[in-house]
Amino acid sequence: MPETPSRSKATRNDVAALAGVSTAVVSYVVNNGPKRVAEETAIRVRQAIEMLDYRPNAVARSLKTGSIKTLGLVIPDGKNPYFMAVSTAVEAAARQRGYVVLSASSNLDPDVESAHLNVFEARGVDGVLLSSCVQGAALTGQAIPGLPMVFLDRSTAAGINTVGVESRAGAFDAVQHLIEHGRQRIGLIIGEDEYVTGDRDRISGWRDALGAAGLPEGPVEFGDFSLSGGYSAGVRMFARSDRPDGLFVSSDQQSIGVLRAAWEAGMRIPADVALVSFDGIAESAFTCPALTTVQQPIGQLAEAAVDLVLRTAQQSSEIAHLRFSGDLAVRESCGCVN
Amino acid sequence: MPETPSRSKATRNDVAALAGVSTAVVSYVVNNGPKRVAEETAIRVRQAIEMLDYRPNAVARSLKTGSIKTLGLVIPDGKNPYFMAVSTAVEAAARQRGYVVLSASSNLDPDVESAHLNVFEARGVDGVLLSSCVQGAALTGQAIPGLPMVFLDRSTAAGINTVGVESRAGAFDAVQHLIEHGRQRIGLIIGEDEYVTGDRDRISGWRDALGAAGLPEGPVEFGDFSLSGGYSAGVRMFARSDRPDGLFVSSDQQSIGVLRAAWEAGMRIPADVALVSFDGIAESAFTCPALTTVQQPIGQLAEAAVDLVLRTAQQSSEIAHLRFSGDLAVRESCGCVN
DNA sequence: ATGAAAGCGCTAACAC
DNA sequence: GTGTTAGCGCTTTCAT
Repeated sequence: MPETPSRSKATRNDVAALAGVSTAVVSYVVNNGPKRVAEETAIRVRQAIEMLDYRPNAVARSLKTGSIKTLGLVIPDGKNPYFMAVSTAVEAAARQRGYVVLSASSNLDPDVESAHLNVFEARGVDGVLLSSCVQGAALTGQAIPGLPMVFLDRSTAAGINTVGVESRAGAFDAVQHLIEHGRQRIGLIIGEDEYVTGDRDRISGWRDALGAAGLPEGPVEFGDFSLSGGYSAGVRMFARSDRPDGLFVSSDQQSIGVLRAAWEAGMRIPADVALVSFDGIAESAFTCPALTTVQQPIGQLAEAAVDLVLRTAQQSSEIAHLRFSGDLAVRESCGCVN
Repeated sequence: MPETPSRSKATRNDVAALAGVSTAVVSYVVNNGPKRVAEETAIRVRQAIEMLDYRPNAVARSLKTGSIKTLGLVIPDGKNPYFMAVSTAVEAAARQRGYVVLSASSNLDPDVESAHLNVFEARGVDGVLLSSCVQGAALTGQAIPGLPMVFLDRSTAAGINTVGVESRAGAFDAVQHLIEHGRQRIGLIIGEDEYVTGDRDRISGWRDALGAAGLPEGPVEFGDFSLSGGYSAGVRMFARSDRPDGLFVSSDQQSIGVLRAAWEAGMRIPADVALVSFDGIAESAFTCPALTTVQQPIGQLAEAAVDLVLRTAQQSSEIAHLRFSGDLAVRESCGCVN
């Protein structure tokens, strides 16, 4: 009959004592090395571990080894399904490599973002994945010396690791698809900051596709990357006198809001205005109509990002800019299906 | 002109040396105690900290103090906006109290769930919040001796801390609202048993409201708590010969799928069938029609849960079962607005 | 094959 | 007011 496990946590000392060996030996069997242990002894140790319900303390271990097998992740908006998907994918990739992830949302506040980064650093994370809410020069300012870091979903920037999608190409394809449907006045709904600052790839894609087809630029409305941001931009867009017959929206989350705005305005999608968006979140397949959208390869992005931080953590020399391309998932909002 | 900060991380020893004081004093100024330090000395120390860009190592600290100011959270489905909202709220509540949260999704796999729990335990988290994917007796099995833990969104269970919503009351109100709209055949779309215990209560609420009004139980279809789960349940529901004229759906995420199924079936909501659901996720206000739903007080839940684990971590005696009530957010899917 | 012991970076008595 | 020092739980070199 097993003893009642002691109330307080057993330490490696207790195990050593019970098994009648030194603490070093316990270490060897727990870690399967670096020294070999006689099978007999190992068995005694394992029994002691079992009896005491001993669980190694990873924190203490990390103090010695320097790695706590933890990655930090900060996303700009914990309520956007796209970033949830990123989180999930990053967690999975990390888990597969024996890491766990500490994650946090900055809610679009740069100060919160850097506070998170500092907390992670203090916790001794092995590296950080950052989908920042700041841009351009400020971005580099978020870096913490000595902390391996990769930026998610940002344009190439000097001196820092980045992984992201080929936004320009994706946007180009999306708009081209609209053009193939014969749409002539193709508008744009996009995040304000994206327009104003750095990452203008989605805009270039839209503009270039139009240019390539000899079409003029349609109306543009801004709204943040949220349901309500898309909704209000949509309301404004559909109230315009130069209402478009095609629309490229910079994210699915916004598109859901746009769909709602269209519904309220009595605008039929895709009959009156065909719509294509970006991201490929799960909900894009369940809207009415379902969204034709540029599907981001989130799994690939996450794996690449995790591999990259981990590599950086080992030999911090390399700086990489990884880009993956998204495919257009053709559904109903573009007019392909009725 | 400031020195170039050293490449390798500065430790408390370096600071002490630079400031010409002992490590204890550095500790005192960093932690603002427990001893007082002469203002002059403190200034020297702070300058040294600044110069060396010294950042205290929270891990080493926790080895001494026993607390690493970290909470663990495991949710069953990282892709459900409801759980994302829970995550976000828990993070916020924890942050406010000086804690960060390590979070993970079990993706409905009990083994993954307990693996996460073990990893958290080994990381020395101060407590865990668990929205489990297992039920009943198995639930208690997930507990780790000595690890403060509170279950989220679970029915009262013996011996364990829980915080959740008044599901039965919420469901009752929802169904009653449908009845007030004159609906007579009120169906139910709900999760398969294994997912959420809240189910039981949601079912009772539906049944009781019907009973109270002297109405018979309408058709029931099962689907998991996802977009596609709701979608397929909806497809089946609308294909039935005893199609309902009112529908209570156990979560907003499912409702979005149901809306899609209705749309495909040419069923008008609320004209043909009025719908009320549960959760109050952000997207429920942007569907077409917008969802009338029982709004969960997620912020309250999160705060209560965090407070409860923290309290448990201090004196592990108390066992509490906290329940909060949700309010019906009346929108369009019930027929109140046209 | 095993053990002794020196820390990892930090805290907090306990001296002075 | 400040310094010394003994660990927290673990890993690992260097003996034996």
